[in-house]
Amino acid sequence: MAQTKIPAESGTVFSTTLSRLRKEILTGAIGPGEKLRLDQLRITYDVSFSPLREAISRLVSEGLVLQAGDQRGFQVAPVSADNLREVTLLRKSLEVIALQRSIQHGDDAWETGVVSSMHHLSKFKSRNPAKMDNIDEVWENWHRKFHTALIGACRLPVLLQFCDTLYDLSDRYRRNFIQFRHVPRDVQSEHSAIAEAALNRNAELACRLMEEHIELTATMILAVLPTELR
Amino acid sequence: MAQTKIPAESGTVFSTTLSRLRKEILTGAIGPGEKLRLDQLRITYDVSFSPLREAISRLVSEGLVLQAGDQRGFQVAPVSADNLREVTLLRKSLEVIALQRSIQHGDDAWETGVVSSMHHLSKFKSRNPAKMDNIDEVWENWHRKFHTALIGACRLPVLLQFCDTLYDLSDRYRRNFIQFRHVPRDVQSEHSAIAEAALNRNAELACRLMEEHIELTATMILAVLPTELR
DNA sequence: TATTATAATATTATCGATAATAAGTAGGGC
DNA sequence: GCCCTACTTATTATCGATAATATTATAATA
Repeated sequence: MAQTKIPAESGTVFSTTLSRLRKEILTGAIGPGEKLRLDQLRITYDVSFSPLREAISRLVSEGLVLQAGDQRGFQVAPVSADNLREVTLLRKSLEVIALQRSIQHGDDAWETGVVSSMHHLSKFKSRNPAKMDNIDEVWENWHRKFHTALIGACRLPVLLQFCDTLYDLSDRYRRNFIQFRHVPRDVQSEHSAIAEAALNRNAELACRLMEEHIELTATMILAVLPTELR
Repeated sequence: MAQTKIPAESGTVFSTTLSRLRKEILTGAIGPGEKLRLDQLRITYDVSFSPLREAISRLVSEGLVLQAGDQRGFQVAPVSADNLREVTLLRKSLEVIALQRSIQHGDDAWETGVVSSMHHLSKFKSRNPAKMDNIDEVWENWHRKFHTALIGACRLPVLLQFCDTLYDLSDRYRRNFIQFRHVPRDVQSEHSAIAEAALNRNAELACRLMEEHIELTATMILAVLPTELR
């Protein structure tokens, strides 16, 4: 009884391949513009063409991969200042809509989610003061969870999908280029300020802070983007 | 032209299957909520699993198809008033951004595209006065081209992709439910008003008219949506 | 009859192989 | 030496078959 089928975290070959590919692209393990050699990927991932192509197909509609042309395979989307500016503009526009509605509709579960992810983010910081380099998978996970939690109560699933996609697109820039940053920054206080405003149901303030937060990250990345990409 | 989605209309089995499937879903030939039986589709389309699944996978990220769950196949996304309201909200928000920038950056080619598609739309009307039922593929094509042309000069390819997706999502409602409309409406003048404002570089007016245009369509559909979907 | 267990069927997800196409290379004419 | 063409290799797109899983039908038990 109650043999409640646990959705098997393993999942299908397709979904694990999708996650793996996405992660490798976001982290830069497969670099911008790089060609995706199907046969090689098929071997290294130990999967067959079908789920591999299906995964790539998803990444194409996410914008992380481009179709080079008929019969010409795929390549990781190149990076450029223009692209980063666009993604930033869209993230600001859309996350603000989502945040505003989320603050409006958020219930207890929403508050809990915000507080919880916020807590984990700060705990991580104090625990690993030396590792406050953003390049850290645990922090990355909580950072994403935090942003997701904030807008999660907006009741607009399509919008959430868009925000998720845009997060990925901008995340790649941060993960690949933030290591070269020179200006120090207290991301932690930015986050807690946003969370506080949201929990106080101060939509206007929360949205403004969120826009600034997104914009600031982009500005810092743009400042260190290799010149040939501008 | 901002040809964001279809790689090559002739091209691969995959792309033709994708177009075909999308069209059948948009027109309602495969109805909302309907299960996609892979084996049956494979036979009727005379293709094998690989390109079929790849096509379906794209439609999943577009939001027209849902993954029912691991090993449980796919189904056409159901329709609902909430979903239509969301899609409408997002279309208004995003197309306005795109239109504003398009008006700002539009060059000669852009003007030509707007005038041309506008012309085709009106020509169609006068040619087939009896057929001014929106359910007509030729008109549908020009209608889409018109909307695409208007925002095509915004220089924000990701945004254009989103708009394209949202157009599809709302298009399905129009194609499936507009036949039951009761209030007559002069869509033609709405279109020409938008085009005129855009070509006059009156961004504010054009955007306002565009919002009203999108909203009006949604309102009319909502008015005739079967009650069980509200 | 209702309920569970078991078998039969249907459907999906994945694989390995083949066909189609592009990219690369060497040879021949100018 | 350079360009064009035929040929070889590399890579992709597609297929048909198989394995994994879900769904339905049937039987057995209480």
